[in-house]
Amino acid sequence: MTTVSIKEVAARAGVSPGTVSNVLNRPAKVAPGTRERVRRAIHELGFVRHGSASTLRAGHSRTVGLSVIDIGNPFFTEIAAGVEETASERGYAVILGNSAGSRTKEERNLRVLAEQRVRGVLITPSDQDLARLDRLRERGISVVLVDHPGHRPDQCAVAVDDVAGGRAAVAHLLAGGARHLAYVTGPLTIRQCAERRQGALAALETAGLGPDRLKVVETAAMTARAGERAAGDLLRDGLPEAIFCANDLLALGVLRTLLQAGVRVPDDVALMGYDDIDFAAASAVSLSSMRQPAHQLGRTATELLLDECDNPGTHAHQHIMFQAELVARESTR
Amino acid sequence: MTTVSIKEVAARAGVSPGTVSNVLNRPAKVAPGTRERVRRAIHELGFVRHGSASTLRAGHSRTVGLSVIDIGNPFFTEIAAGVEETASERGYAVILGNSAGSRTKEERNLRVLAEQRVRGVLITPSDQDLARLDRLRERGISVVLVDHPGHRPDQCAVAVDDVAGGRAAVAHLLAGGARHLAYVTGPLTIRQCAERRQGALAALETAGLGPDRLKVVETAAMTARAGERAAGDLLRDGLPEAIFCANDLLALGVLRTLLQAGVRVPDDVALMGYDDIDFAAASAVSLSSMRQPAHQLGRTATELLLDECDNPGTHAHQHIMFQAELVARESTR
DNA sequence: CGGAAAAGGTAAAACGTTCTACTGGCGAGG
DNA sequence: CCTCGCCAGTAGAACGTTTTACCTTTTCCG
Repeated sequence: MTTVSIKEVAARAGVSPGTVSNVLNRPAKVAPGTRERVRRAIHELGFVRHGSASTLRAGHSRTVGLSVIDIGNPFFTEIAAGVEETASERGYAVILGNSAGSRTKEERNLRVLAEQRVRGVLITPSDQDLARLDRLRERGISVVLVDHPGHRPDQCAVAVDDVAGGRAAVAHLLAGGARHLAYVTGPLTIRQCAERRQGALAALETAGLGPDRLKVVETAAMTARAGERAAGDLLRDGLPEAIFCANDLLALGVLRTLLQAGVRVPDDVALMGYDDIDFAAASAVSLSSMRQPAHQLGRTATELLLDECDNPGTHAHQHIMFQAELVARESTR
Repeated sequence: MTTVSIKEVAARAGVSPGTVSNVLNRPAKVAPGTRERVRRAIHELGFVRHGSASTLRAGHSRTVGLSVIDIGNPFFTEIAAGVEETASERGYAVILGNSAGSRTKEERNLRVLAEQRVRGVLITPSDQDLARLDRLRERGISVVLVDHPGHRPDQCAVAVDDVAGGRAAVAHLLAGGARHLAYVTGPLTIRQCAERRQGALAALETAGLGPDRLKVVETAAMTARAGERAAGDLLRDGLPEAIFCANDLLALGVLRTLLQAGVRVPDDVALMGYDDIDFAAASAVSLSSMRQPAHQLGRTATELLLDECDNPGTHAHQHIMFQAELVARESTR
């Protein structure tokens, strides 16, 4: 329980605390002999730098915040893994916040992050109101939007083109011969859901078909359970020839319910998901999906954030847009 | 970028900084009128307490560390969700570390946690060498083991009975009529893998069968891909009547490979997984599994940790052991 | 009514770093 | 030989809180 401070290291090495600090932060500034002596003292005493003291004095920490909508969704988990990996390589710690789609939880998380004086925040915003992010930036906390297109030139953003993704998915279903489709989606207030729908409609239009060909089934959550309920509705009201789901969890729920009802996939109904989580390939009927580069999303976002923190002068804000990739499997064969 | 401190709040409310601190930390100690005045000043100025300064002076932070073996595995993700939820409710931040099974990464993570002076650490240890955890505890950082049985009376631990789980799983397969079994597992140096095997052997013995009835196939990782390879080996060397997998990811990989090879599950081979992740029920043939209370594991561990931190005097260390629950689905019907 | 204790508050010293300004010493250029 | 500038290192203030010791009123109670 005895905590050893920089002073004791200094005493042991026969130097001043300032020199120890220099060894820690700017080793080049101190003569090789002294440097080694200090390093040895650090090692012998088991000294570990007090991060809070450092943060307090230096004015910035070596932590970043990560706020995701749903840590239970493998898509976000993979983003988180990419973030953790990149941050860890650079000696940064990651503080995790799960907003669970709730605005109040997101606000509480951001507050905690502000208290911790994180260097920056990576956030997949739970809604379109980004004003409170400005409050963070006023405090000198950099913000990078993840899975959200940049809407302003003064901040970085990393996203995947959801309109193009939706278009590609529905074009694929149309190419399979379907003419009446359903779109099973989470709340259309969620940008991703709305834009994928927009892309879907665009694909219909390109094929000379009207928007009435796409029946939209909106669910409260983007989970397998919600997908099951949506499929129940479709079974009751009449099945389309193809179903496009806004993510794989919904699609897996839909698939399970259809199969239990004796519907054959893809013979009776073709089915597509979105995200291409690992489990899409392993499901009852392997699921066609739109692959998003989740890990790379997390990695790129973190690199942008740390670049912004480390080179505040030269950093150029960027909006990076990845493209989703169609992965055709049994469910649309 | 102007950061407002407790002093400015004090000036605005016409009190001393000490009183503001009291409002923040022991509101009962200050008269209602003053309290309200201070609260208003805090709100008007948008004051946010500087966590590092607080930590430095108070000697302890409001953060806990979480180190998991594989954040990509839904079992651990669900633990993490339970931890995050509980910590967040109590105003604690969670610093996430992913050891990815690598000892050096785990060590690096623990070092970062020590620097951050986290209040405590929740860890699913990546191996049996727990000595470095003692080094944390010497520094006054409480440690709670997650998914690991407590081996010492001076620390808390939360786990699920893996021997009993392995026994139940194999007993179920034996009840289905199988007499020659395989156990597809990750490295047997991993405690969970070894204990489930031990339970499996116990079930065989109870049934009057020898250990030669259980062919052990050891893989390098506990992923779906490793499961695919293991299934390939089994196909080459001759299939057993039932396969027990050390986790669901392995089982999903095995399942995919078997089905592709034209093997019928459960008719030709019965299959069981472990963990009962959400996707087990949605797979090609819905997967029988042993359900572990992952969310509750995370929640309970966090509660124990925070209790230990908040009541160092009265806290009694506990070893809590949950039981896994058999969930029978199509793959063992 | 006197004295003790409680209530409400303040001033100032920490906590462990980093950073700024400064000090010697030494080699090089004029 | 003097001075300039650099190198290696030092002393001490500062960062924003919490906490301790202390002070002044007010309240309580015999």
